[in-house]
Amino acid sequence: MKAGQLFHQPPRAGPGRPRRSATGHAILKATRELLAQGGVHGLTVEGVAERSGIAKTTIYRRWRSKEDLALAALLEVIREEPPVVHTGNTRAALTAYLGQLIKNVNSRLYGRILRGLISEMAIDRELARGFREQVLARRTTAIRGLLARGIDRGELRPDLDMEIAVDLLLGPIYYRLLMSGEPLTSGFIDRLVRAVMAYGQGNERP
Amino acid sequence: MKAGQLFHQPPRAGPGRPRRSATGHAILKATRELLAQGGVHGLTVEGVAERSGIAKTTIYRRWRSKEDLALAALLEVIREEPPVVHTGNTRAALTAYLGQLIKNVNSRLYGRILRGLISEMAIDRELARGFREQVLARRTTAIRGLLARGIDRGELRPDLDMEIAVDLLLGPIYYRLLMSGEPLTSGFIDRLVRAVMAYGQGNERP
DNA sequence: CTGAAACGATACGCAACGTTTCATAATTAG
DNA sequence: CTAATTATGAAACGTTGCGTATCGTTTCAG
Repeated sequence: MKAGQLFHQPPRAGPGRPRRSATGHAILKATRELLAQGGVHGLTVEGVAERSGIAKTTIYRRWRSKEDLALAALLEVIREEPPVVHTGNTRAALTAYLGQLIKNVNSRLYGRILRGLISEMAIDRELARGFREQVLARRTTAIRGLLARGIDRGELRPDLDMEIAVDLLLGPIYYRLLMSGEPLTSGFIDRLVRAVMAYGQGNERP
Repeated sequence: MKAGQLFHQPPRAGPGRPRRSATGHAILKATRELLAQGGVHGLTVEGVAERSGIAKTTIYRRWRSKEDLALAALLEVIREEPPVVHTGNTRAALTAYLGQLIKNVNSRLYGRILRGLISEMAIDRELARGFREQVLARRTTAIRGLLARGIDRGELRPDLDMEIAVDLLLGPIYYRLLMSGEPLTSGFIDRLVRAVMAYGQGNERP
């Protein structure tokens, strides 16, 4: 499992037979379906080949490994996420954003992909980098944007420790998803945002 | 991967040759060493057998699967954790406790075992139950105890949302460990505890 | 001594990874 | 049109590692 490109070989422009775009779509569709059933554990490249009707060799020409394939499928799911809405007060905006987030996270597909990827990220640095840049960074910047707006509007104090605030908002969500198994409800998001807002408003006492 | 006991067969008292206790120790020692090198991914039962000098069949007579073995090794590590110290003010006590925690979490062994287990917990409910009861519950009750003492001493308000407070303290730690990859330093713990204390002291504004 | 259980050695069946090889199809350059 | 170039498919292969089965040996209780 060496570091390298997530794509084994990017499609080229030169001469020769071009790649059928439908091929990649069919592969990812079958991947999503299998992932939704059994997670990365239940995902097999041979299963994807059978289900999609694409030869196994073709799959390996496009993705290095099973895990890269799973990440690609995850990225497709995430790409459909709605944009951040900067409306209403900060608490409402954060609640709305995280509420959207847990909708995704709660879906069987997302959760199972995530769990499987985490174990591989420990080994495959390239995979970890791809995940952080393309999945986590999106959420982090979204939240930072909402918090910065809160500071501008005077709803949060200017010396807020933003890095911690982001960790406080995302950490518990993934903690529940991956470890404690407690449900991720909208009520939980309410309480979570309420807590972080209380921290972000108050003046710290020694 | 069916639900069942973590131990395939508990040692019995009746007649017959008794189990050598050294056998179990040798297995777990080799397991720890292999886990520290390559995580659950790099752990193979055959590798454990070779390294420990115990036959593979004997290993399978004591543990159901590779993952059970990894969990058993993790539990041994955790068993050595120091007890919670209820001394000083609540902030100091929390900081000390979480500081101890990240010492463990930061060790290669712990982190790698954890990552590997998480992906399996999605499939193996028995494993998930064992992990939550024997690992998470210990931390949760410790923190709840410290928080309750903080309320008693008037350092935290009585209507504190304790469930959220626990999530706020543990969530970011595991989030950094498993996902963002940001370092778990004592400075980070300071800021984290500071934030949660600020939340727990302040009166919420609407 | 006898039965019961633990242990070791070996072999097995099986799933799935990732690779190799070769034939064929599709496209561009000249 | 032809040749070079690339994508795809089909099939087979080598390898790893899981978990199981079998059988002989060892160690204990009664």
